[in-house]
Amino acid sequence: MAGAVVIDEAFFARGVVQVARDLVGCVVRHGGVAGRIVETEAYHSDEPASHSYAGRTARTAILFGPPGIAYVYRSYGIHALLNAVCEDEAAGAAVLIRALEPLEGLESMRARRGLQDGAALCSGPGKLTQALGVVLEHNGTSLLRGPVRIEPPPAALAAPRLVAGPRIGITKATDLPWRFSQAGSRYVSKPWPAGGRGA
DNA sequence: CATGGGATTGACT
DNA sequence: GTCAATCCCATGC
Repeated sequence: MAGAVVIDEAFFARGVVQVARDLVGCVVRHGGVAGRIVETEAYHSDEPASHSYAGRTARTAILFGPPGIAYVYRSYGIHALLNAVCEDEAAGAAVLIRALEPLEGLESMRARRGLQDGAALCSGPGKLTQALGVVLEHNGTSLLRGPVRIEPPPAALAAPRLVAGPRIGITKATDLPWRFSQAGSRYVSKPWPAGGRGA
């Protein structure tokens, strides 16, 4: 594992859980605004929590497309959530980007969010899209070429230590440990239970 | 065609 | 801790 991580279509074409793990530490950039991914979740059409579970529809067509594409959808009528499509066109798989550590363009983030506190700028899937200016119109655009891009982890930053656990905010398949985050990060959407205590 | 629910957030008690 | 906001779309009759 000596070579640098390369983010290309093959990176996203691998198993969605592996991609979810490897995306922690990568950077999401939209113009001059960027943040380091500290939390992700994996979704696959084989399990009922995924939008693609019911099969290919107008809404989920993007999920059944090529990997490396952004799937952006509206949640609870108000929030835009950002996903990266993974695996092949039959998988209906994607990684939800749940939280970022702000790196660049903090002033733009604060202006869009109407907040000052850095830890709260991107600590949730709806928050980070607002902070980055990601909107529904980015649905179907390439995460490799932009306008919204995913970049390899900065060489200056150490590889994060991962924590895995059940996904958040879903009512089905809650047993799958498909949520991944950077251990100890204060930028995650929800803190992890300490010492294996229940939430 | 009517209805219900959701991968959330923020404000309020 | 509780709860409303607000829109897309899957499901059911």
